[in-house]
Amino acid sequence: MQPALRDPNPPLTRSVEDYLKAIYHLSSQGGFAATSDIAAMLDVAPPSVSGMVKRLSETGLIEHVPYRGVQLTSQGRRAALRMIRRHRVLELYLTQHLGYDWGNVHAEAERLEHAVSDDLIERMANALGQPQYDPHGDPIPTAAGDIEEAELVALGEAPIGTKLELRQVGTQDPARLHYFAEQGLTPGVLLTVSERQPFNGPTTIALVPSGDPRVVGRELAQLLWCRALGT
Amino acid sequence: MQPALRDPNPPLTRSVEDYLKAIYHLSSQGGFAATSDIAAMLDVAPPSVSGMVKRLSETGLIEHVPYRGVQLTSQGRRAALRMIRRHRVLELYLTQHLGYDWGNVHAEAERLEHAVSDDLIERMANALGQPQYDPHGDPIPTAAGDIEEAELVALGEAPIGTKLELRQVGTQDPARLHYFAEQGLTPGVLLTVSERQPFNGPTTIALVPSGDPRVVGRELAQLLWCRALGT
DNA sequence: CGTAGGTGTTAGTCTATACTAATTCGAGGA
DNA sequence: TCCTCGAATTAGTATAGACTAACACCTACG
Repeated sequence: MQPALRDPNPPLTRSVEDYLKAIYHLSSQGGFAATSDIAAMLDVAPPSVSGMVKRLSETGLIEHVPYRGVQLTSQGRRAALRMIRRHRVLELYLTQHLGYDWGNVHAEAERLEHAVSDDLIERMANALGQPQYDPHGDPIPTAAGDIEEAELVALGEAPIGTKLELRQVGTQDPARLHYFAEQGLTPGVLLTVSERQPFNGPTTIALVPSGDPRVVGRELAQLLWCRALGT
Repeated sequence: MQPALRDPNPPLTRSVEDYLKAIYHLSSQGGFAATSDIAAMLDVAPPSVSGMVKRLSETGLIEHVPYRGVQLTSQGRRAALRMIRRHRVLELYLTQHLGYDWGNVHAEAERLEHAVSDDLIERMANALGQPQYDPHGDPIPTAAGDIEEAELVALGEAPIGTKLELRQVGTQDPARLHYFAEQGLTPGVLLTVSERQPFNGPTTIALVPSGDPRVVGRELAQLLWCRALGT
């Protein structure tokens, strides 16, 4: 009997998948994800990140420029988008079919995304009618790995008077999500900015077509991402 | 800052949960589960079992008698039944709500049972109407940890002429499960034994009320567990 | 009643992932 | 231009869980 050979293409472990997702999110804007930011996002110590970064670049999932940061390779990006599809399909399924509210799905999906099969995800996606967005309005990558890149503007920066569609709610914090839901601020809602206080004050908006007003503080207004629909 | 204390009551890891389930199944008949049987069931080497057995008895989940085997403590039994509830609720949910067939649910449930929350399992159980049996007819433990102990007889041993209800199908092998399903032999079906060949030959049965006959080979007849319903 | 063969356990090693402590790098202010 | 300080990396260690090889225990058979 030969000594057992190592599987040359092992399934990704839980941790690896988490690192790839974190790097995807951190490098989606600027080019490189910093070690310390990855550490903060995953709640591990920076040396743990250095160690994992070494392993991931050896397997070709990321590109590492020492003291600068890391970027996903196309293979790493594909793996990250697969996890993001799983996460978002799970979140939507749990809210639509099992009565979860959008403030509580995140933790559950976070654990399940590592355990489900691709088959199960596709069955859930079919049961949901191949949805494009998760409960927070984030786009769901396709099974092929394509993701919509939307042109969105934060409510706190949006021009006054323009008609807007609320598209994404950029937080997973249950308390904030409950608050937004109470205020009727969920993806798909139409609104216009009627007034904005200077010096980082709150933004006042009106829902469309009802005209109901809402006042949204500066910090929260930065979490609500909108698509401009013209005047 | 104090040196970080170890969590005195850590969540069970994937492996620990698998060991407890295996020990539960192996010791449900006789008193002790043997090291080598546990190793075979989990597909690990015997010394791995010895190592885990030491850890599990230190944490009070099992009782170990060296060279004899192991038994669950009441705490270990509770943990095992919790996993079995998860597994069986998941299997039923996947078949009822996501179109899985009973031959393919096992592997999926095996992975998910370690990742789901108690909350999710209870939501699934509610969506299913607090079911008592999984797709194979195995009883689902309650959330409180009680499990039905049924008086069942294998079809190969059942008396001739008595009315029987097929209650459990004792295999997870997809090929056999497909075959049983084709033959209409699923939990809940009523039947009687019309004839049995001597010397370990096949059993001939008639479905009730249709009277359709089936011939079931010796080995398969040992997998079909029935409840006697009187004459 | 003693031993052979199998089952169980111990000893020692490996990998993945984490940690702390110590060290090195590099960019921005004096 | 040089130095300093925060960020990143290396060094060394720990833990869970697996493995192989070697040793110990039991029992059933001759």
